[in-house]
Amino acid sequence: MSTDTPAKKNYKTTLNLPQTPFAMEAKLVQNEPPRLARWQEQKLYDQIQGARSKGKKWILHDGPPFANGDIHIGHLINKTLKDVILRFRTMQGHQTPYVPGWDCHGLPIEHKIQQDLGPKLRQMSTVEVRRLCFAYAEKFAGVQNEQFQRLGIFGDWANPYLTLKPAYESAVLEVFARFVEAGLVYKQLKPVHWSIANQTALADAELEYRDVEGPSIFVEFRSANPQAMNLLFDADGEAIDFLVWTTTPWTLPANLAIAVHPEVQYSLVRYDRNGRSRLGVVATELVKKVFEDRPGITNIQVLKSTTGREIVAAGATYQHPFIDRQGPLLEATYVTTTDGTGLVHTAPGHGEEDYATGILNRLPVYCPVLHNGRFDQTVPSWLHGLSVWDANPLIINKLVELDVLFDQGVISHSYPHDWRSKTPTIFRATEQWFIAIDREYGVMGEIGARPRSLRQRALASVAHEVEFIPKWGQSRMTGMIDSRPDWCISRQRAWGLPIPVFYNEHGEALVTPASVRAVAKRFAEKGSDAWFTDSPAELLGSDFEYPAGFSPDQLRKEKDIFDVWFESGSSWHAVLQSRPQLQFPADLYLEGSDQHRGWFQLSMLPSLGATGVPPFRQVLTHGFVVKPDGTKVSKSDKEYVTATQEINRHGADVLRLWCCSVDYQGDIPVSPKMLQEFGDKYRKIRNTLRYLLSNLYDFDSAKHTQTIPPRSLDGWAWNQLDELIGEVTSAYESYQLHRAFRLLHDFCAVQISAIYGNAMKDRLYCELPDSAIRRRCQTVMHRMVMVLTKLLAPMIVFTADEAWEQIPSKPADEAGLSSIHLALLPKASDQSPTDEQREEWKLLMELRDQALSQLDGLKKEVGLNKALDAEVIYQVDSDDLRRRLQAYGVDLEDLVGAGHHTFAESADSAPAVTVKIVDRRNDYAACARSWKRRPDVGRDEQHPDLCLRDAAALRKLNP
RNA sequence: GGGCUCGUAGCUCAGUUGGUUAGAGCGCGUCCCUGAUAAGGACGAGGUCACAAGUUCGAAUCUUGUCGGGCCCA
Repeated sequence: MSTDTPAKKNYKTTLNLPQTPFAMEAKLVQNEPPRLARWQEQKLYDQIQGARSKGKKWILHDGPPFANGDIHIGHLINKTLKDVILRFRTMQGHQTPYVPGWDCHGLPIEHKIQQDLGPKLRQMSTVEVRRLCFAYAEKFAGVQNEQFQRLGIFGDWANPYLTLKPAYESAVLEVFARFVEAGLVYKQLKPVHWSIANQTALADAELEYRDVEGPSIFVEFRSANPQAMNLLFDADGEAIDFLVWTTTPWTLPANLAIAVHPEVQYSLVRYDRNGRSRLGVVATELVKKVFEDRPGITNIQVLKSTTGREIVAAGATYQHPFIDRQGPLLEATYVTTTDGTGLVHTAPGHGEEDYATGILNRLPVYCPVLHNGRFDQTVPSWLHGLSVWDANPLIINKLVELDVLFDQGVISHSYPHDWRSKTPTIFRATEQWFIAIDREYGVMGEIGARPRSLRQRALASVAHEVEFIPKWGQSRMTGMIDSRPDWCISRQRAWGLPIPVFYNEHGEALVTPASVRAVAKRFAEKGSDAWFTDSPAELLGSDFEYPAGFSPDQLRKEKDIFDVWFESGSSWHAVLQSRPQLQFPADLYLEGSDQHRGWFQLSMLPSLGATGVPPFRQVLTHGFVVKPDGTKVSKSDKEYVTATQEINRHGADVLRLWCCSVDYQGDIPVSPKMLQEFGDKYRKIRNTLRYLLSNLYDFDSAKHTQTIPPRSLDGWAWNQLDELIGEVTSAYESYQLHRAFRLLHDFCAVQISAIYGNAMKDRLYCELPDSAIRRRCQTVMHRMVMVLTKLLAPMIVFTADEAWEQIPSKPADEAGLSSIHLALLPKASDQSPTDEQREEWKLLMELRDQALSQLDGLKKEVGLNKALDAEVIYQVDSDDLRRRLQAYGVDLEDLVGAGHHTFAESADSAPAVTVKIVDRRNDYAACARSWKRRPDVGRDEQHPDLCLRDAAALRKLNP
C-alpha cells in the first residue's frame, strides 16, 4: 500500500469521457454571420410569426432612431433590450410581430446636405435639396438596418417603417386632420431665432455664439399708479420708478410688461440723479451693484422693501417711457438677481421667456419688427422703417432726452449669430401653428362623455391607464405634462412634412378636415414633394369642394413644415393601425428615459387627440451610457465605445449578454475594458453548456430516461432547476433582465460547475455506459441543457441556437424545430419537495462546506492534494438520520470528490451530524481506473489494481 | 436654477415589513487537479453601505440636509 504511484496501466480508453462538437472557443465573430445568413435564408422570423399565429398578440412598438450615422452603443442597448423582451414573449407563446422604424426628416440631415453642397445650395430648388435629403436618410436607414440585424435582432427588416414614405406621410396628415376636426389647431405669433441676413427662422443647431460688444442701459419706468406704490413702500406721494436693465434697446418699443420674482425682496431707493431727487425700485440684493459707482448718482438711501409678489398683488403698473401705453408688473420665476436690477423688461414678441410670461398673462405677442429686421408702422414715427441695429442709438438718445436713462455703458457678452452668414440674430415673433393643450374637445365614440382637454386626458392616462417601469416615470411625465405649453408644431425648414394649409388673398387660412385629407390623398400617391411641385388645385384634387371665400387659383401654400415629433408621434397610427399584423394600442414602448419628454409624450398627445386613448399600456425606460467614472460619454473620448467595433471584436452574443447583465434603469457604465472582461461571463456559460452536452453524447432520452429519486444529488439538481425556471421566468416577466442573467450565470457557475457537474464526473466516466446511476445523471443533465438553452435563448441568440443543435434526442414536439427560437419556454416539473426534503438538501450542502474546508486544511497540513485520496466520515447521532443519509449512496463522497465514505457514531455533544475528512494515502490503495482510494482495491483477483466497481465494469466491457 | 433620478467590495448585482458579525458571482491572491484542459476545483483577502445630522433600544434600510453623477428643462 503506502503512497504508491498510480498503476502503470492506463485505463483512459475504457472510460466514458465527454465528447462534443460544441467547441470551447466560440469564434462568435466568425460564426455568427453564417448562422444569421441561414436564419434569413430559411425566413426564420416569418416561421416564428407563423408558428405563433394562434397566440395572443403582444406588440412592442419600435421608437424610430434618427436615420443618420452608424449605430452607437445606446442604440445597441435599446434594440437588444427590445429583442430580448420580444423573444421572451414569443417563447411564452405570444404572437410578436416587430416592425422597426426610422425617423427620416429633420434638421440634422438637412444640415448635412447643406454642408455638403456648400455654395451650390443657393442654386438649388427646395425639391432638389429635399431629394438629396431623402437619399441620405434612406441610405442611413439601410446602413443601420444591417447593423441592427447583425446583432441578431428579429424583425420585419425588409419592411421597416420610414417617416419619409408616402404612406407614412399620408397617415400623419390623417392624424393632423383629426386634430383639426377636434378644433385644437390654431395659428399664433411666437418668437423664434431669426436671421435678418437670410430672412429665415433658425433652429438652435444653426446658431453659434460669439462674444460681441453692445449697449447696456438702465431705464427708469415711471409707475402709473403711484398711490398704490406709495402705500406699499410707505412713501409720501412722490413719483416712483421701476428700474430695468436691457442690452437690446431696440426691443423697448415692444415692451409690454415688467417681470419680478415673487420671492425676491425689492427695495425702494432714494437717490439723486443729475441733481434731482428720485425714488426707484430694484431688487434689494442688487442695490449696491446698481447704484454704486454710477456717474451722476448720489445720496443713495435705501427705504422700505417688500417682495415681488406684494408688488404684483398691489396691481403695480407703469407708463411706457416713449409710447402712450401702460404695462403691468408680473411674476416670473426665471428672474434672477445675478445681473441687472431684478426687474426684467418683458417683450413677448422678442424673447422666449417673455413670450411665456406674456401667454400666461394674456398679453398680445406684439412684434413690430418685420422679416427684414426693420420696424413697421405701429411704432413711433421716428422709428418707422429703421433697422433694429440703427434704432439702438436713437432709442438711447430718446431716453436721454426724456430724462429716463439711469445709466448706459457697453457690455461684452455672448450673443447668437447665424452660423451661415455670421451675422447677429434677433428674436422675432412669427406666425406658428399650435396644438392647444387646454382646449376641451370630444372624441368620436365618446358618446355622452364630458369633453376634456389634451392635458386633462394625458394626466388621467398617466395616472390610471399606463404602467411605467420604473415607476417614477409616472411622476416625471406628470410633471412635464403639467407644465408644458401649447405644442408648437411648425418649423421653418425644407426637409420635412409640409403643414397642409392654404391661404387666400386676404391671408385667411384654408385648413379643414376635408382639405387636409385631400392633401393626404395626394401625398399617399406622390409623396410630400408634391407640395413643392404641384399647384393648390392639384394638391386638393378635383373632388374638393372649396369653402366660400376660397378659390383654387388664388390660393397660396403654407411654407412651414411639421415638427418632426409630430411625425414620429403619429407612428401609432401610421404603423400600428396601418399594418394588419400589428395592433393598437401597443403593449409596450421601450426607449431611453429622455423620451419621457420626447417620443412618449409626443406620441401620447396625438393618440389622445385623435382617439382619446394612449398608444401604450406599458412604458419602459432605460438609462444612458456613461464612462466608468459615471460621467457622460462624448465622441471625442479616448475610451469611446463604438458599437460596430465592439461587435466585430467580441461578437453579438457577448454584447447582448452584457446588455442583459446591467440594471438598465440607471446609468450604464461602459468601456472597452469592461466589455473585454465581461467576456469571462459568456465563456463560463458557454463552457457549462459544453460540459453538459459533452456528457450526453450517448444519451437517448427515449431509452435511457430514469426517474429521479428526491434523496439524491440528482433530486437536488432537479429541484434547483425547477426553482431556476420559476425565478428566471418571473425576472423576464418583470423585465429585470439583469436578474435573469445573474440567476442563469450563477446557476452555471455554482450549481452546475462547482457542485453537480463536479460530483457527477466519477459516475459519468467510470460507470458502465448504460448503468442506471449514469443514465439518471444524464437524465438530469439532458433536462438541464434543454432548460438552460431555452432560458438563455432570448439573450444569447446565436450560442443558444448552436447548443440546441447539439442536444441529442429532444422530445418529439421539439425535435423537428429548425431553431431553438421556435421553442417555448421550459416549464417547472410538478414535483414539489417536502419541507423535510429541502432541509435535508440544505444539510447536505452545509456538510459539503464543512468537508471542503477540512480538505483545504489537510492540504496545507499534510499535503493531501487530491480529494480522491480522502475518506468522508459522516458522524451521525441517530439511526433515522443515518438511514436517510445512506439513501444518497455514493453521492456522499462524490459531493466533495472524496474516494470513499463511511458512517460513524457522533460524539454526544456534537450536532446531529458532522463530517470528518481522513487522509487515506497510507491506508488504502488508489484504484487505477477511477483514482478513488478505497478499501476494496485489490480484492478482485482479475484486476488487483482496481476497486470492485471498476473491476466489474471492465469485465463487462472486455468479456 | 427647477423636475425626475442614481450613489452597497476593483466590476456586475442581492439585501424582505428597520433587527446578530452587510451577501453572491466575477476579478484578484495563494493552492490543487491534469480524464470539462487556452478548461475545472478549493481556500483567502477586499466594504466607514457617497457624506453629515436626526428619528429609534437598534439604520445600508425611515427623515432632513450636503457632495457627486445622469436625463429633461430653464
